[in-house]
Amino acid sequence: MTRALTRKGEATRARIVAGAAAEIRERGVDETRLEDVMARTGTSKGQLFHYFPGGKEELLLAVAQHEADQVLSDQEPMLSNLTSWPAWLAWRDRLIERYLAQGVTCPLNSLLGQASRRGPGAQAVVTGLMRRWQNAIAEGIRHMQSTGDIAPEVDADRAAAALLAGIQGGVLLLLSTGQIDHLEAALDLTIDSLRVGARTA
Amino acid sequence: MTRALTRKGEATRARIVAGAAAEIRERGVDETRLEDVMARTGTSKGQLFHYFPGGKEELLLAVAQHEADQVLSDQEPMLSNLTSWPAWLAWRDRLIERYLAQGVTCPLNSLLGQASRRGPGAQAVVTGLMRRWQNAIAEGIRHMQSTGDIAPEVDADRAAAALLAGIQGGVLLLLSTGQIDHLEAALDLTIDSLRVGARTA
DNA sequence: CGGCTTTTGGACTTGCAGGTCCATTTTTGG
DNA sequence: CCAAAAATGGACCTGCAAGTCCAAAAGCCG
Repeated sequence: MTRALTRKGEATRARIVAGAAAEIRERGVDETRLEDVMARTGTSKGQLFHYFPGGKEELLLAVAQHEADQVLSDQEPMLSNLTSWPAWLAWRDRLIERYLAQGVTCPLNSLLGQASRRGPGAQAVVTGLMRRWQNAIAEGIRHMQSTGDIAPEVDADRAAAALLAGIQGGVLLLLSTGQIDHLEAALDLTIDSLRVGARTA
Repeated sequence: MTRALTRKGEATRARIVAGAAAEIRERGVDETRLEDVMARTGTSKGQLFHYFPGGKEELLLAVAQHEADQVLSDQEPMLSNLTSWPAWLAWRDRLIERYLAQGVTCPLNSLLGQASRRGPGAQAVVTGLMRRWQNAIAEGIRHMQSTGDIAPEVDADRAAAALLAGIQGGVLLLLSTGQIDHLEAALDLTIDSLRVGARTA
């Protein structure tokens, strides 16, 4: 049931997902028609519904998954190596740089606010992304605690939750107002507050 | 050109905006049809286009404006009176309570991520909302600095930007994952960090 | 090679939601 | 009370985009 794709089929499917993702990044979800995807990827309607029998919804879900993975891997290897203050700054810089570069073109901007409405599948994708993201941050905090660079009283998960919220809000404000100030302020001030009272070891 | 609405007309127009706002809150923007608004508000298609010649887009803009104002007035009188730590906590509690109550039902969730795509009008509405919001917070910080409750070295605007980002991100995460933890953590930790090094006066 | 499955192309159907139009009723102002 | 303006109701039009269908081409495997 699941195995019925030849190598060529696999390639075509991937091309559709990538093309749809690009199209959505450029024009937004609700401005993207199946026809646009077909044109960009050089495919036909028959192919779209062959690889995504559930139609647009199923395609959108695949794109969301694809983009969610991208968001995290774009932060590597920094995100998984928050083991010193310079490493934290490097991660911070990467985030700023990346979002500044892509500007309004956020892969899942339209997904975030409407995840709950787009059905349980989309919700799961977003929730999973956020969970992995927050876990990586918390892991970094715990490592810094083990080296005495962050006070042991800090609740790593709670601090990670706050930092993640700051990032998401910063990006949201970048998307809506075009200013990156909020993202910078949130990152810098939150990270700074982690340094306070360090060096206890 | 602008004056051509009788009292009755004014009332009908307001009813349409309020009804559309409610419908959008419940079902989301792209799931809301003009017909739904008509049914809910007991109006006809003729009326809709009479009061909003620009069609759906113009109506949406009016709704956005309406909801943006609502967001701020819902935080009053706390937001304009951040003059003591208990006042800050009261404001914090109001935010939590409010967003917890409305859950997934955020009036402009779908607007935020797509403001730039919905045209300059929507962008202006969102930008204006955020600017007013951030200003009110910064005002509160400055007042606390004047009473010596917050250290004078703190950059009020920058801190307000970070706090606002935390709030927006917290709400976003509430909407996408259903958990209010992020909003709580962002509010509490950011406000706490403002208290550090206070009492200098 | 030869039958099978997968892949592909694209014409066609369909439903629907936004928008147009005009006839009718109500309100306004003198 | 009457004309003009505003408010209302609802039938109708139209375009579009998702989804269906099938027939033809290309690949796979004995």
